[in-house]
Amino acid sequence: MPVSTPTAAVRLRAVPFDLKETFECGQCFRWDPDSTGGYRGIVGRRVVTLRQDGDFLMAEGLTQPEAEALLVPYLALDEDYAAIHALFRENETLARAVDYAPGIRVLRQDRWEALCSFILSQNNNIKRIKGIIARLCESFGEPLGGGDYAFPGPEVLASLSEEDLAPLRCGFRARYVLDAARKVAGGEVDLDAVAALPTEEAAVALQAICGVGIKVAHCALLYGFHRIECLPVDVWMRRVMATLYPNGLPQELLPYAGIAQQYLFHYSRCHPSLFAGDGQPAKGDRP
DNA sequence: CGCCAGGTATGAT
DNA sequence: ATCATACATGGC
Repeated sequence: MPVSTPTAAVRLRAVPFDLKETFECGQCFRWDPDSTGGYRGIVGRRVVTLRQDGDFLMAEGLTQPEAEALLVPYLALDEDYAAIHALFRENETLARAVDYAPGIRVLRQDRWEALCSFILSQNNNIKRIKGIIARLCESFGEPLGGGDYAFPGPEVLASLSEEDLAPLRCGFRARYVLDAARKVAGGEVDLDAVAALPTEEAAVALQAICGVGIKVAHCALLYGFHRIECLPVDVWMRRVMATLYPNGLPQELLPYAGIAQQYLFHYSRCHPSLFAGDGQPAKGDRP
């Protein structure tokens, strides 16, 4: 009998952690619930199904050593969320957001996938972003079997035309994706070099790509480079900041602003009425 | 129908 | 430097 059979239990201790909260809080676009309470997604070239069992995550599709090597960093299981929660709970507002979804963890996603995904996210909604990314992977990603596909690399997309991307129905963002792919594949924007830069210089470097402004740059850095001090400000976070933090986040939270943002973003999206009248004019408001 | 969505590039003050 | 507008697409 082999030490590890395909059905052997592959377990990872994960506390605090919640699959739904982590995969449906708006940070990633390629995880979906299956029919048995688990979540199925793609990590790199691996198709993974995760189930929660108390303090443990059960992983299908990987051996125990593979799960340790791949999922511990990806799921940020090496990060001390108990300490982060303790810090966050000292702030009354943030405490409410943490208590609402304490199982959120900010993932360490692939750099290029995060960059490309958040280019596609601009002026768009999460449901449609997921559809566009699914079509992108099906159309141009490497088949992984079982109807799953890897996220296409920049070198694959770099040789395509806007017409080639038409079936994605990503609208004006097609041009931006191609510019990103060409600059990354060509080395004009070197993601390894970006990873070595101080955070604000890294953001400036990413903004050399057409379609990458400060918000997309911060999302790429937070989710793809795990720069957890990055605070992406979108329409939801603009309302949160205006309503709850008119003077900005407290200093002691700044090193973890990106993680704080994730709890606040999710909380605000699930309680839209709390932020309806924020005083800050929305995009379409008339004076 | 009009408004909105994890914004940004562009051109006018 | 700051500000308004266009931009594709689809859900509501």
